[in-house]
Order: sequence, then C-alpha cells, then structure tokens
Amino acid sequence: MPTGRKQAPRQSTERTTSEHRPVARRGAGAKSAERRRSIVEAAHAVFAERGYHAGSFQEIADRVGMSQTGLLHYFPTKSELLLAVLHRRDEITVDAAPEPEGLIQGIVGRARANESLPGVIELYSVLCAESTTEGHPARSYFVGRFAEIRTTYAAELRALQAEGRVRPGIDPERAAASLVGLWDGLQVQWLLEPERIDVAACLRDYLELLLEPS
Amino acid sequence: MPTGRKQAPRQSTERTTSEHRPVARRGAGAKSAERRRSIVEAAHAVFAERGYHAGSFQEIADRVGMSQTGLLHYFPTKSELLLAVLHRRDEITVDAAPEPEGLIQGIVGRARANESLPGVIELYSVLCAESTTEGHPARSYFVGRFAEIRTTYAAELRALQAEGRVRPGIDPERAAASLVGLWDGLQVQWLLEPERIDVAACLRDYLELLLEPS
DNA sequence: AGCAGTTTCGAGTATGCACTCGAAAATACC
DNA sequence: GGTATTTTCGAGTGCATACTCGAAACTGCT
Repeated sequence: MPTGRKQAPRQSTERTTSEHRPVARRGAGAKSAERRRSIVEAAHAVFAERGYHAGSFQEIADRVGMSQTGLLHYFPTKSELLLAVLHRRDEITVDAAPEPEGLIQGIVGRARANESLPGVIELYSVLCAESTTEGHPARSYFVGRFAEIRTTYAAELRALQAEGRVRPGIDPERAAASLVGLWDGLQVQWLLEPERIDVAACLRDYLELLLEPS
Repeated sequence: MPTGRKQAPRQSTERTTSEHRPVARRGAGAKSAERRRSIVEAAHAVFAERGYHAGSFQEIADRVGMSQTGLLHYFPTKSELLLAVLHRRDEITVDAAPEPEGLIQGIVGRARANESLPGVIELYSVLCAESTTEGHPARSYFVGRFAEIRTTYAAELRALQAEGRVRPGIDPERAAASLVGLWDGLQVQWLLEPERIDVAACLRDYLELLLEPS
C-alpha cells in the first residue's frame, strides 16, 4: 500500500523494503489507486481464462499496458495479486447483491445475473478446484468462504423451518452444503455447455423440493 | 513462486549400469505395457496433486524412477499422457462399479466408495474445472463425459417416473444435471474439508427428495 | 527550484518447462 | 552369436516463468 490512504483494508504483510516513514502521502496517490484497480481487473480476466498457475504476470501487464516489472511494484508476488482479485470479486458480487427477500428469489435471481458474467464464474470455478491442490495460495480463502456461505444458508433454512415452511426431514446443514455444491457443480457444466444447462432453473427446482408446497 | 524442487527418491537404487529387472517378462512388448501402466499411474497421482498445467513430466518421471526423456518415449506429448490418465480413470471406476440395483443404492454406494480414493476425486475435480479454460486438452473429454452421465441418469429417472415412483413435477433432464452437479460440487467441498462434508449423505437426501415416499 | 517520494521500466537471474537429437544399452529374434 | 528393435538417457534448445536490482522519469509540495 504505497500511499498510506486510509481507504484500503489491505491487511498484514506490508512491503518489506525497510523504509519506515511517517504517513507518507506525497501526491500521485490517486493514480496509484487507479492503477491498482485496473491491474486487479486485468488479473481477474487472465486468471479466469487461464487459471492461477497458467496465468502470467506478463499477460496481465500486457493487458493493462505496462511492463511486467512495473506491475510488480504494486503486487510484489503473484499470490498477493490473486488474493486481491478474490477480494475484489467479493466486492463486486456483494455490490451487485440487493439480497432480496426469500431464499428462492435471492438465489435464483443471483444465478440469473451470473449468466451475464461468465468471467466471474470461470474465475470462481477454476480457482476453487485448483485451490484444493497442495499449498495453493487461495485454499484458505475458499475454505473460509464455503464455511461462511454454508452457515448463512443453514441459518436461513432453520428460520424457514421454524415457520414450518420446510419439508419435514430436511437437515439444514446438509441442505446448505448441498445447495452450495449444486450451484458450483452446475456452473462448471454450464461453462462447458452454456446452451444445455440452466443453472437458475435447476436451483429453483431444488429449492422448491426443499420447501413445503404452499 | 519458487516451488522448491523436491526429489521423490522412489527407487533409490542406481540405475546407470548394472540393471537387474526383477520382472523382465518375455518380450519387449510386455515390458512396454508394464511401463506404460506405471507411468500412467504416477501421472494420475501428479495431475491429481498439482493439476495439469502445474504437473510436470519431471515429477512424473521421478516417481516412476526413470528419466524425463525416457518417459517421453512412451508419451510424446503431455496432453497424450493426460488423456491416457483420464481413460485409465474410467477403467478404474468402471471396474469398481458393480452397478447395483436402484439409483439411490448405486449412487450412494459409489459415493461412499469414493471416500477412500481421494486421489481419484482430486484428479477429477481439478481437471474438470481446469478443462473449462481456453484450449485445455481435456475439455472435449469432460463435455462428452458429462453428456453421457446426464443422459444415463435422465433415462433412469424416466424409467422410475413410468413406475410412478418419482415425485410429480420433476424434469428428468434437469434433475440429472442437478444430480451430477451436486455430486461434483460436494466433492470439491469435501476435498477442502473432508470431516465436515458427507457427500454420500447429501446425495441420499437429494435422491429421497426426488423420489416418491413409498 | 529543489526535493521527497512515487511510478515505471530495462536488464538480468535463476529456474522450470515441454520437447528434440543422437547415441548407448538392453533385449528379442534368428 | 549376430542383428534388428526396443528402451533408456545425457545433453541441449528455446521459451516462459516469478522475481531482483538499480536507476531513470515523473509528481506534487514547500
């Protein structure tokens, strides 16, 4: 975080280059933030198209129109850039999430919206599976993310259960995991054959099976 | 990222000059087939652990106890080796598939069996997602495989439907795609947190929702 | 204008990659 | 035993990789 701008919640590992200055905020900070954004955007696209291992600094630098070394000034390691991309993705989807009423409406709506963002889906699907490999930098990110989503859905299901709107015999935790898994698995099939898979419809089917017919 | 080179001293015996092969069956052909099998086996493990791009000839050769160039004699290109691994995987799972009666029994049983083969799951999950990227050599393999599995399940569901054993309002094609997606998505979560995800139980839950309570 | 700090990059390092080439060693067949 | 074939590997090629180093160019503040 070159410019000490308070904006960024970029945590931990600062640049290690030994300097220790008092809130250095010389000019050009705005430019820096802009650059970072465009770099993250390009990296998002490249990682989505090629995956993490196969995606290169060079290609990202080319897309953003700067040298590979210039890029390294902002993100000194590849995994740092990856994590920035993932957190940026969170912001995007959260921003685009009005989180409306109802599990069904919310989820199906989100799935429909995703159909116009294949890059986001691809990034997510590819990195998610890649992260199960040994020592992948995004592994803990995905572990945390899955746990978070599962508990959110499980809580929503329990609330619906309390209202008697869930079909009897449903285990909220397992149903939450299933919902997440179903979504992700369908997205992979959709990436391979977009015209043959209707992710949103399948999710709606599942949710309607879960809920009491009213 | 430097991914420190780790040697896997599989067969620590020196192999430069005197070589007493214990098997040394009749004819070069037999030896060749044997070699191919062990190479495919090692490649299976490496691709499962690292993915296709990140997995290297060198590491595979180390595990099988031969030089990288020796390996190239059997599989002149990397993608050829990949496809051999995938087809070998098909053989394995087909062999281990008694394909018993009943969708539920069959699927749940297979899922349970898979729990003891994390390497096979990892290979499948990682390569499957990786294959959605541009120009991946396994892409058409997975497209074909998914189509095949979906039609199989859809047919089974339609047969059950004819017997009146499926809950009304189920679309067999979508349910088949959902079943496959659910399975794959759950497996990814299971790879990340094996102790928190019960793939077989979730699949059973889903199948019971699909079928008429009898 | 002078300076502190930021941004950029050219050149270079060390490594790894898939793959080629040519030849030696092992083996099979007669 | 001699010869053809298969199997193996050492050495090398060309390229890509992440990352380092050091310095130039730029920026805005005083």
